[in-house]
Amino acid sequence: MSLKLSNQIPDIVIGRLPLYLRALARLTQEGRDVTSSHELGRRLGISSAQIRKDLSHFGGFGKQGTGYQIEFLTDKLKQVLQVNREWKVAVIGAGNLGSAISHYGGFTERGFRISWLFDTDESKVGTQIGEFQVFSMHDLEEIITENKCQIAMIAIPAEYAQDVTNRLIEVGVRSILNYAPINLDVPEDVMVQYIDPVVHLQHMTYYLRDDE
Amino acid sequence: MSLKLSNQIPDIVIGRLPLYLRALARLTQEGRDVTSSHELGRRLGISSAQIRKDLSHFGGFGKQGTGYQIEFLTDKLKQVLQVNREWKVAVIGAGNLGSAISHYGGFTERGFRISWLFDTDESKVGTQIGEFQVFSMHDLEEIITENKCQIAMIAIPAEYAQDVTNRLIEVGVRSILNYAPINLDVPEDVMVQYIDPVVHLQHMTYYLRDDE
DNA sequence: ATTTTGTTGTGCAAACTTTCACATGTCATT
DNA sequence: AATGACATGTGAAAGTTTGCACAACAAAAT
Repeated sequence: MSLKLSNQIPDIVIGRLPLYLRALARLTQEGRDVTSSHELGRRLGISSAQIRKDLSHFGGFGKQGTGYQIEFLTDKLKQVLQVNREWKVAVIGAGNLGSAISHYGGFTERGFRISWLFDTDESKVGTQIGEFQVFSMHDLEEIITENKCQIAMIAIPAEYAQDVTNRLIEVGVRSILNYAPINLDVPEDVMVQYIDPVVHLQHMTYYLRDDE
Repeated sequence: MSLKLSNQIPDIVIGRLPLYLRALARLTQEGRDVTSSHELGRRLGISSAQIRKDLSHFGGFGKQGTGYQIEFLTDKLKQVLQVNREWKVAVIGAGNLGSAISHYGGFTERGFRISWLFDTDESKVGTQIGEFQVFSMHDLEEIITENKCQIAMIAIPAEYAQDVTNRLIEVGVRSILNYAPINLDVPEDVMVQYIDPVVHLQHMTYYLRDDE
């Protein structure tokens, strides 16, 4: 069987696939050809059974007795996640964060190209940040629409995030990665993911107890 | 009842508390005094029942018929998460990312102070980035140990991340926020959280299908 | 006073997720 | 050829998480 996508696969499973892909990339880099659910599990801190069950949702990618061909599995997972192509991404906000994102070289080899960097600060507009020219927020709608861009990253202060989100959705953006520390209100067919380092830190401090 | 911490609370519950705290901060900013599980739920995209159940793990923070006093609930959650104090944090890597992190002003009001910025590049050592002096990686152990620093953020290339992690753990770090796109191997009593924007993007592209 | 509306905290049921355990298959070695 | 070591894929069991529904309570309106 090969690449079954029908009947609803749990979102929690989808969320783990990028981690598998990341581990597989690492193995490839190490010059390996074949791996097993046990090895992947050990590296990711996940049980081997879970990895096998996750992958089985999409058909049989492995070979009993042998394991998984790394290149083959990588291709299949990229196909499932639709990252066997290049998605153009708009970054909103050319401050420290937007600038750091733009300089990060790790996007292209994993399916994404930062294509536009927007800012309200007209003194920045037209200047170069990394490889990117900064565009004016006035041109947001036109550029996003014309290029059918569906993915955006929000790297501006929390207070402006909802307004910008509304504008993005209006012109067809359907996936938003939000770095602003605020929950966004979006329609059902738009997906938002959040990156807030403080949320992770606060989660961890719970366990920094000396007692018990 | 007030602040029950005994018998194991699910980690998934702990992980939501920072989100509640973030929503409560927003409400405070809007000048509100009281809120309800329904309002919080609406804002966070979580059911009201779940919020009530989560909070009930720590005792009764609300008042039947009335709701939750925002200031009171905020204090209690900060207490539970131990962020009613200031944690000193070391940032490893003074590149674009480490630099952006250091410039971000949102840490202190939520319980964290970036206190040291380390880099191997000796030409950066001693210079100022934002409010911070850059320290040499040679002094890592001494500084972390002397200051009993328990939290670090890793903002260096994947290939060096495991080695640095080992060094950090050796001198007492117990919470690591890893920005490098690689899984870290750590002992049971050390907690790692990951920030990898590409993982989020790849998760979302799965749903960017036109068909079905 | 009584009614109405709105809220929390919680026992229980439902839904979801993970793990177990094993039939089935592969391959290297004897 | 037969054996042993090691994998996958999966049905069933176990474990975890979420949602329902309601008693108990609060406050405002009638």
